Amino acid sequence: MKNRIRVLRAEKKWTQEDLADAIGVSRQTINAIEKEKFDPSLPTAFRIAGLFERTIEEVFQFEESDA
Amino acid sequence: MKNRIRVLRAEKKWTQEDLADAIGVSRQTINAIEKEKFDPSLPTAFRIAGLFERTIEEVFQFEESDA
DNA sequence: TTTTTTTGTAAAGCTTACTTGACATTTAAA
DNA sequence: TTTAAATGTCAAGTAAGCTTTACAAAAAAA
Repeated sequence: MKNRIRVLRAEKKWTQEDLADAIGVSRQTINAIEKEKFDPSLPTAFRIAGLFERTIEEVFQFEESDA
Repeated sequence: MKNRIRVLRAEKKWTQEDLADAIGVSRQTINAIEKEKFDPSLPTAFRIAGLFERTIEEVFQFEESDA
């Protein structure tokens, strides 16, 4: 699973912590998702997409090689 | 999190097991997701939506009351 | 109605999403 | 260049997604 969080976050000039606080997860979680260490849960994905006013598909790109 | 899996599955006349096999999860997992006992992971949500040729937003409806 | 298929559900176990806390490294600001 | 802010990462713990096995209940087919 790829994602465009880092780019979208930069556009808004938000820190990882800003984003984390806005959606109610830890800063480490945002860092891990951005660095693609693991995939977010579906609710977390919805919250991230919602905050950026994008669809999930615009933020996350599924690849068949995903777990 | 609400979802329209049961309806979409009925349209295709697939059993829970058909769907489970098609996306590579257990029948119990499909049953639990349909009955909203838990949310699917993001990869599982992508696979379900993809199989029905719908966006994630068309299949799953996020509600702020979600965990 | 009897049989078969489908769905519902539970327990125990494994994996992964996510947490807090801590500390090192990189980047930006003073 | 010194300081502060932002990012990267690790360890240990909790919670949730998902598995297999098993069996009961409901629905559909014979």
